[in-house]
Amino acid sequence: MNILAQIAADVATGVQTLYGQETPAEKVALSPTRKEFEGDYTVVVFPYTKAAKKKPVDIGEDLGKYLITNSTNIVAYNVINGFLNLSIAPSYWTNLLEEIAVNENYGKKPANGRKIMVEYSSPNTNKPLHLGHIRNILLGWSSAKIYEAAGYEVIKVQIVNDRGIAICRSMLAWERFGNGETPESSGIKGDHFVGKYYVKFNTEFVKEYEEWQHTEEAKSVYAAKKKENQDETAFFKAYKNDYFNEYSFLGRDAKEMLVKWEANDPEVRTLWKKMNGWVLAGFDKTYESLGVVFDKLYFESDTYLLGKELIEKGLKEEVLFKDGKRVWTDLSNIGMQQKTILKSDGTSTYTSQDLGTAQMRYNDYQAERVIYVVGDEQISHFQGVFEILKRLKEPYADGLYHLAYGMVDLPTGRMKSREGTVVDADDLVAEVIGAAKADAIERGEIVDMPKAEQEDTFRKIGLGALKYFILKVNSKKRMVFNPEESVETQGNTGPYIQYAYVRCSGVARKAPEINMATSVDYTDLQAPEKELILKIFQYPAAIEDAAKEYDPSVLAAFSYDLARAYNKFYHDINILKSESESAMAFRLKLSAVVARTLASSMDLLGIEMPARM
RNA sequence: GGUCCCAUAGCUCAGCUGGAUAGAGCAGCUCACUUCUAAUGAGCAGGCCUCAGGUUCGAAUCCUGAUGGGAUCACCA
Repeated sequence: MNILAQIAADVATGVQTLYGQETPAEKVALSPTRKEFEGDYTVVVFPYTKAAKKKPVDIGEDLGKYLITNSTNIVAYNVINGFLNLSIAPSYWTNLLEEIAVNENYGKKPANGRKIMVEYSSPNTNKPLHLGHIRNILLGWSSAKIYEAAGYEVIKVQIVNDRGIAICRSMLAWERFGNGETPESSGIKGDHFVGKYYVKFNTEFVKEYEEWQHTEEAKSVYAAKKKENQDETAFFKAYKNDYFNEYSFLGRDAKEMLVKWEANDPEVRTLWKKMNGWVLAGFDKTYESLGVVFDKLYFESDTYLLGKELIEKGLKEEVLFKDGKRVWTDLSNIGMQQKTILKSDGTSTYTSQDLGTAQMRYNDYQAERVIYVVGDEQISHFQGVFEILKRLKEPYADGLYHLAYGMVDLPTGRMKSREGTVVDADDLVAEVIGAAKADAIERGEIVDMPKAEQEDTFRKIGLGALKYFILKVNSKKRMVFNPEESVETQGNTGPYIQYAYVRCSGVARKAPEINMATSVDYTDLQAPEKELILKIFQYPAAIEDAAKEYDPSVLAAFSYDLARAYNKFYHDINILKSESESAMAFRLKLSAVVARTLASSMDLLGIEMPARM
């Protein structure tokens, strides 16, 4: 039992013996004492006024006295209004540090034999990854790390959306305008290369559309279908999709290609494989630069027809209904309307795919929980899918969770591909590393390092800045990504935390070796030292919280607070000039534990620590 | 129209199951480097926690309603 649970339990029995009021220990209001008061933890005594029939101050006195004699580590108390401030024996904190020092896995839970699957990234194979994907990827990776730290076996998967009309557009454009160009021949990274043809298709399509607007056919369509008071420009702007489906030659050809793809046409399939191969190779490089990996890739081209069994079962159990070939269900109980699962031509939908994929993955891994890291614009979709699986009484249905994160906006507003404001993932990574490099060179602190090591340090700092900037924001909130602030290294930033770590390393380099297992006789605990131990003490709870809330930002905040406490300590107390040998040994040990804890908590965010910077 | 999310300092964000005078960072103004790396530390200034009710000894936090912003409710993925 840790000290907090101990105090809570003692307060509970104290209230029971003093006033005869039954109080569960979990209900005891216990919080860290505010800085301006004397003490470590504070008990709020207002809740006991009724049973005690006394003033809060008197209750505080009663309980304070009771705890001094009946609770092990409490050495002093004071009462202010309804607040009982308790001081814990310094030896408790120094002993705690000794314990933590010899625990390499401090904060992490032992393996519990349970399995969680995290699905993240899930890109389309028609264009490169962008800033939105980066938030997704960082959240997915961090969640996976957090669950591992919480004792779970985590399977990281990605579902690659590699089929459909979008990829056919790129294919068509490449076939028609590519002249056999390849990523190799052009020197363009595969995903960007294919993206280029996706854009090419679009510009050609727009050209075609504009020409068509001057034809007699277009005029008669406008006359027949325009809404009241709708001028030509507005009409044709709104009509674009219909044009693609009904009149466009390029649209017709792209759709034809999709039909051929579905019919397994060898030529189309070969081209498709070639271009997807280029894209996937490009994605791999991006993932590598971000330091993330996957255990298993699912491809939509393999899964899009799944779900038939579940649908059969649903029809039999009258969870799903049939109209001709169309299969649907009613979701009004969760605030939605009818959901189509198979279209009236009998073909699959996103919903049927997701039903089938859920089942397939359960068959593959039997994970008790699956976390889908997907943007919050798909909240309703997943509510629908999960609801249907619940109605089908699938054993895994209750373990499905949609980690819905908010959009990433720029200071100028939303990213819009049409306006070219989408921030490319590879560009961004290169930029943050470049900025870190410029900073570091100007500071000149690591110029003596071997070149390769320097580059590695720039990379760690740049990515540290970027990742922390994104992960420090609560995942479910929409966030503003300011490119200038994302490369900042001062204040509440990744590099600030890395710098605290670098200070720890610097001290360790210049000090005599210490043995973490040798206990130190030090009792004159200074305020900044106690502050640090208190902070370190909160690490396990931070991990638990982050796991429970599906929220890495908890660990970002923890890391920052710990770094801040260390910087304060470092500033106030010169470790290498300590007043005694034992004081120095204690501080070196404290410093080493801080370093380890910072590295550990940042690792859960996917951020690496440089040794120097 | 239905459902859901968000609203805290000029800006970007924290505020755990309700608890003391609402916190950080950035930007602004001061101060501290012959010191274990100043990518640091200390200070000043900056708030009707969107609004109105309610519950409570006590509300930024819980409930209801309003306002503003966003998402979604497809035989798209």
